[in-house]
Amino acid sequence: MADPAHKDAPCMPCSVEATLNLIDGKWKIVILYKLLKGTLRFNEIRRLLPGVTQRMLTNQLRELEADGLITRTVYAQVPPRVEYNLSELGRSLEPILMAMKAWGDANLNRSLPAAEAA
Amino acid sequence: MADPAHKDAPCMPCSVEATLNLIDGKWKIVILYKLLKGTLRFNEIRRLLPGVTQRMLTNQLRELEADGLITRTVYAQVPPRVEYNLSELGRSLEPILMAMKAWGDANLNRSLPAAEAA
DNA sequence: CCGTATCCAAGCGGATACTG
DNA sequence: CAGTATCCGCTTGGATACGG
Repeated sequence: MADPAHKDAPCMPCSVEATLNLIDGKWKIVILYKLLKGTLRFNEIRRLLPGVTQRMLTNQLRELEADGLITRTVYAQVPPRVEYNLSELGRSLEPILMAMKAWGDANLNRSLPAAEAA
Repeated sequence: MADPAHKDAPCMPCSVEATLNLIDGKWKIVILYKLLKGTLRFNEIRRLLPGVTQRMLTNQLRELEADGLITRTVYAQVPPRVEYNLSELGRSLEPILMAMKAWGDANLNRSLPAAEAA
C-alpha cells in the first residue's frame, strides 16, 4: 500500500462487505440492537454490556456516530447528560439485526454447533 | 468466555452477536456470498477476491468449515482438486447476506456495476 | 493445484488512572 | 456522569518461502 493514489483492490460484492464493516466491532451490533428499543444514556448502555470498558464503549459509539448510524445529544448540564439514539439510517438496519437474531435463535439456539444434521 | 456456572450473562441478544461472529472476518462474508452461486474451487475463490493471500483464504475457509457453514471436498487426484460448497446451514444465511447487500446498495451506494448478482 | 510454515507489522481491545 | 489518556498484550492479517 505504498501508493496513495491507488485504492484498495475493490472486490465487487463490496456492498455486502461494506455493510458488514459498519456493524463490525466487538460491541457495535449489540449497541445497535439495544438502541432499537429507544434512547439510552452512556452509563445505561454500559450497564447493558457487562464487560465493556469506557474506552471501548466510547470508541464504538464514536464510530457508529461517524458512520451516521446513531446520534449523540449532549445536554449542557451540571450532571452531564448524553443521550444516544439510532439515526434513521441506523434504524433502517433493523431488518438485518432482526434477521441475524432470528438466525442465531434458530440455528445456534444457545447451543454450540455440535453437529450438522445432513 | 463460556462460563456455565456463572449466572450473569445479561447480554441476551447474544444470538445477534453470535451470528455476527460467524460471518466476521475480512473475507468470510464475501466467500459466503460468492458460494451462494454454486461450487467453487480454491483458486476460483482466490481469483474472485483480489488481494487475498493463500494463508488468509485457507484460514477463512477452515473457520467457515469449522462453523459448519461450508463443506470441503477433497478429490485424491493429481493435480489436487478441492471443492467448496455452502452447507445447508450456510445456505440458510442467504436472507441475511441479501439483506446486507440490499442495505449497502441502498444506503452507501458506491458506483457498483451490477455485474455481481449473476 | 492446494495448501503449510514462518516472520512480522498494524491495530483492536483490555486495565488503569485522570478530568470537566 | 461521561468521558480522555496512557500503556500494553493479543489477535488479525500481509509477505514470502516451502511441501505434497
